[in-house]
Amino acid sequence: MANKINAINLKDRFHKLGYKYTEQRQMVVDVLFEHPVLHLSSEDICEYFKQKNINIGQSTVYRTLILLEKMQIVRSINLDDGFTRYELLNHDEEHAHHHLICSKCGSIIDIKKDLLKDLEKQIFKDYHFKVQDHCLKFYGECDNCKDKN
Amino acid sequence: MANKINAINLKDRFHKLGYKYTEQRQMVVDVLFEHPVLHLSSEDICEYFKQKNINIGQSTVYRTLILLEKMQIVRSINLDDGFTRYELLNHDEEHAHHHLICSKCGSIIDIKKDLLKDLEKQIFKDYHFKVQDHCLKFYGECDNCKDKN
DNA sequence: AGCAGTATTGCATTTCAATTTCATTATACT
DNA sequence: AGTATAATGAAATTGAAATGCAATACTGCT
Repeated sequence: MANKINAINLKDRFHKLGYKYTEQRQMVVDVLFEHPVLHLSSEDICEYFKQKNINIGQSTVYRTLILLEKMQIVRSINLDDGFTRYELLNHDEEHAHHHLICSKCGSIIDIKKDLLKDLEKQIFKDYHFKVQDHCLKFYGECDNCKDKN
Repeated sequence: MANKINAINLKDRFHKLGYKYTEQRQMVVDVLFEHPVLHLSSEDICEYFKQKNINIGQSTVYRTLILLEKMQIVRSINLDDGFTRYELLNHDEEHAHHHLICSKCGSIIDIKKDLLKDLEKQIFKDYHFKVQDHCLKFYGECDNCKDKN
């Protein structure tokens, strides 16, 4: 777990890359850590701060998320709702994990296990295309919604 | 091939659904049929008309694409370039096909074969999630770009 | 500790794809 | 052909994302 990101070594990481670990950046990171299951958008985070009467400009939140992505602390994902969403990058995972998106209730289920390794080998064989990352989403009906019919 | 969409039965399809088969809609469909390999955006199509001195409003193109999607003639896809792109829906394919996206040159390769059937069965077993459709993109280096190093 | 240089912040503004409005025009059915 | 209805397109609007810039805060240096 040497690679694990946490609040303890984040400051160092910022400094090593020449960035300042400001209060605002810290707070954005904190929100992400406090809600590891959610897939927060920039707007969500702004709204969260507003409700807690914390004053951080929306452009700061935007720029922080972009910075965090560059630092490989978060990954941006598109869950087809018109917002760029972010999730903490787990360094145990080599690639992006997958998402199940329920068409009925909109709930998102993360699949942490990489299910595509074999496919990527096959794609290299068939297309000589060297896969570096992937994005896999499944749309359908979740367990809860299935019962409601 | 009873299901195959073509210019011959398109008019009927519009009429059966209560839509008018206008010249503009016809031309949008024609552009899509003429470029089955490309993944045209609304803007691409508008640009194409402009270059041919064909006058069709951008909102008409937008609305036509949305209508064609509703009619299951096209599918909208997101290739992460900020544009909604469209491709003809092949009714031989049960699900969306996959895309290889080269990070170097931006070229897009379609994979028509459904590689996810087994995974979807497994997802139903593990998560009780009934997959209806999917979206799979691979990012990496295409055959051409690999040689250039 | 105080200073200087630089990075960051946040308000306001801009960008741009996408969508909507509404008066005009075209289509399909009788 | 006439009529009801749908479609068109120019222009305006929306909303997420990005940017400019003056004010502010942070860090390293003395």
